[in-house]
Amino acid sequence: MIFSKTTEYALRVLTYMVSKDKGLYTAKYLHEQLNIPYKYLTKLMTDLVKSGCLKSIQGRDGGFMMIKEPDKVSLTDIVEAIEGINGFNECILGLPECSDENPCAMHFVWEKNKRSFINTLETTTLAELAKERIVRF
Amino acid sequence: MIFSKTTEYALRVLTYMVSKDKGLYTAKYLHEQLNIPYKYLTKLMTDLVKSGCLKSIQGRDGGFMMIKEPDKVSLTDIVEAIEGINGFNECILGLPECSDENPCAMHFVWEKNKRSFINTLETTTLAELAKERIVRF
DNA sequence: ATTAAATACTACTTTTGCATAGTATTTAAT
DNA sequence: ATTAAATACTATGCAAAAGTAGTATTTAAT
Repeated sequence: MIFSKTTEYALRVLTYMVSKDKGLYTAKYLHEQLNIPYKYLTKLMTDLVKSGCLKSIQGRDGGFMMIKEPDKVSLTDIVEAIEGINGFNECILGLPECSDENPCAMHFVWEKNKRSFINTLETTTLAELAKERIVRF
Repeated sequence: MIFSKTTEYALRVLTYMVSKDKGLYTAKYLHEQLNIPYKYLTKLMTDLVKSGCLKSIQGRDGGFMMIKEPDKVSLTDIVEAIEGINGFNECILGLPECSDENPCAMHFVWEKNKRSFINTLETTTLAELAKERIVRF
């Protein structure tokens, strides 16, 4: 598994919200649509609110809505908000120090993959995901 | 983190053994060289023995030695033996079914990265890692 | 005002990966 | 035979991630 389960949930929720464009979504509704455990989801949603791309509306008829423009939210932003992006930048063998000058055995072999992976996360926005021919969430 | 810590350990042990070419290595020695917890390492080593690229010699003056040719052991083999390769092949959003015909929102965005990642693991062998100008383990 | 439906908060439980500890077994050297 | 040094096995502890439960708070509708 590349991302943590929680990050997977976050990505699914946000791509869903952006591609539907329904304005306000309740946790109950998202839970039903996406099969994410309800209680776990509500906690995740408040975390996402704190990260700034959503806002919550409390009380009856409340819910969650996007406040950032979808083309301003990169996958890095989301991953960073949940599990942090650091783990993907670190040495693939887990060495504390690893660089071109001071490489581990896999450093140069892995470098190209790492760059393209990070690059994908940085350059892909929610808006682009919403343009894909998405069949399933 | 891409690989589990255990997989990181396995990769470090095997690249170390191959690049030194010392024949027989005790768990104690590897533990000292690589700073991997001794007891955890011994368990890992017996798992690697079961996977077939190492053999163990029990008793006094025993240890572990490679039995497969380094150029016949791909990174996939190692990852597969420890944590399985499946997690890297699965849907990046964690959906049970996800394919070109039935894609998740990130399917096509992720596809290229996934292929090149898996390809690197499949085509890179221990022999190639040993040829790198390795400074550290 | 009361109620119902929503989010927010706090605490607990379960599962998993990582690590440690102790013991058993094997085998070469003496 | 005994000892020492190695691997093999089994059980336990620990911490983080994932999931569950209950309660508090907010707010629109009535």
